[in-house]
Amino acid sequence: MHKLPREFYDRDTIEVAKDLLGKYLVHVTDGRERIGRIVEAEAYLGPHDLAAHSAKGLTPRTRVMFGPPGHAYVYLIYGMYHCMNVVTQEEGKASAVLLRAVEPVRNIEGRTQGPGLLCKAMGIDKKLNGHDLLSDNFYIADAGVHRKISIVKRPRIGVDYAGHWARRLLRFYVRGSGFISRP
DNA sequence: TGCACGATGAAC
DNA sequence: TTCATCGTGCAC
Repeated sequence: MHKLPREFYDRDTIEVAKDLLGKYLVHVTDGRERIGRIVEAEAYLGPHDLAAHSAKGLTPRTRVMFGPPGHAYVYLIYGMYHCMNVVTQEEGKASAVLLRAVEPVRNIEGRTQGPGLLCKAMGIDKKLNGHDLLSDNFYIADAGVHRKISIVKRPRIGVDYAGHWARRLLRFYVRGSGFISRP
């Protein structure tokens, strides 16, 4: 497995979202390595994207999103679940990719379909907000072997308030995967 | 200082 | 369709 380099994240957000499918999210805690294969993700295109948190501007909460690429933006939603995002493009673009579902690969307990469950199963919480994904305990890696993946595009989930942005096809998932949050 | 509301998930 | 549950952003 090779850890993805900074340059992987410093690219167009839609490209990063699609390329993250099939990659491996790795989180090491207490010597235990949890691995999940990313099968579903959504792109959030910066302050002008009304569905993106960065549309609120630079606030304490969105600070990480406005920062450099390759860092984790983790936040609490509905007071009970965490959501894991990967910051993309250069500092200031405030763009990110939300990881919505992974396929269990190693040391994963419980379900992993849906952003909240994904974080729960992989032990991800607010303490990892701002964490560098080029670190040794929390990162995304490539298996080295590239199996061809067919990608399905859909509107993003739960962003109906975002006007025309809600209709854009910015949700991507691996066709045929049995670990998608919803069809 | 108060308050409305989620990039959700599970039950009913 | 409803509810659990709380940090964030913005109004006052």
